Amino acid sequence: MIAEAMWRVILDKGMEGATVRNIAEEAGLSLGALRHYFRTQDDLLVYAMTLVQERATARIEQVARQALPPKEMVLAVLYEIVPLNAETRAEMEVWFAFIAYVNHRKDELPIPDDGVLEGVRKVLAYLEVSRLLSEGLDIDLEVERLYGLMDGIAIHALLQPNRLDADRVRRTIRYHIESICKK
Amino acid sequence: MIAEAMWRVILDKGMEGATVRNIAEEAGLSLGALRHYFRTQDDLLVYAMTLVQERATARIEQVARQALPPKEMVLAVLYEIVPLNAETRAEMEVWFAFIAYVNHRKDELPIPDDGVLEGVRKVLAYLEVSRLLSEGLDIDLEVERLYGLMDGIAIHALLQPNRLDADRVRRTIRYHIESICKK
DNA sequence: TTTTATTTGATACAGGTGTATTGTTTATCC
DNA sequence: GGATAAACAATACACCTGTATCAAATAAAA
Repeated sequence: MIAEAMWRVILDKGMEGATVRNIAEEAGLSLGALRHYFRTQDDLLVYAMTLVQERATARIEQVARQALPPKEMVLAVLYEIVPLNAETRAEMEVWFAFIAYVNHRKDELPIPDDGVLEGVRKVLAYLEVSRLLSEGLDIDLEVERLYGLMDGIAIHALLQPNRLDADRVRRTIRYHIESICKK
Repeated sequence: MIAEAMWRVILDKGMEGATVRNIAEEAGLSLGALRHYFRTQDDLLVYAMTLVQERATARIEQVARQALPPKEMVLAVLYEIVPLNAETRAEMEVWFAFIAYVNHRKDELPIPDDGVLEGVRKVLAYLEVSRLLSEGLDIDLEVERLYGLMDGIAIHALLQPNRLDADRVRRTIRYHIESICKK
């Protein structure tokens, strides 16, 4: 609840606007009440960040549990990693702000893992055991490549939504997956 | 000179630490002197941001002018886009901080273009006229894919330098280029 | 050298910042 | 019921923020 308030403030005013007073007001609390739950601003930050990550992970795992043909399931999972609708878009926007902020405070704050790298590993392993992958691929580099592609597309879709719309995002991802699968 | 001071402050204390006082001190100026050159903080921000972009562009264009075999030249250019040494790493770190900050002030501040998309277009067009590209590629989607890959790898190299070192970055990029070129 | 413009410095202002303190309300338990 | 603890609110503190003001120093031009 308080974390959601922090997300809304970040979406609205950015990281600079994410002050304890703004967050308290957005959550309908007084300064003292907010402080009762989070003794310091960093505590709140870490909590809100963890929650974004958990929410995204839960969403992706739910998609992964759907009964679909292998390639379709893989694509469905990859589509969840990237901002294709208002919800995932907001999520990614907040996540991006968090990462950028936490990046220059590595010593004090933990840099959380978004789990995308591990997800990409599983996805490629699944295509492999399904005998869908082309022969002669370097799986290790394929992981690195898909991982980079996914986060790159995610950021581009976030920063340039007009140029890179949802359909173009899907086509690019599908194009890449097709390129590493048997004809 | 003042812009460089701002970069150093951002590298050291992040965007939150990039206050007019910190920047003035780093530049060896008084508050009034700094204000004489930049009436407002946003003016300084836009100036410093433009300078990073121009510096990176100049560096990349210089590499592109080298006389090298087509594929080697293409790789050399792509390597410049990504943080592989301390200099380009610092540059990218500052750029990342700028973009994240400016992202939630779209209405007030201009979001500068880093020129990577245009560079990727040129690079692929060059491979095409050099008759190095495989047959049957969708050039439009290949641009989107390489564009995403480059920025994705750049961010990963920035945020996870231990896992993704310079050699692994080069191998991944080379692997991708080889995958779209004739055998 | 005197006049003009540029550059610099010190200080002030109004407002925002995270955190601390202290008290009051509300709920929970025996 | 009364006691104990949790939840909340108001206020205060010391500090930092961007910007403005105004005077002094330096340089350039006449």
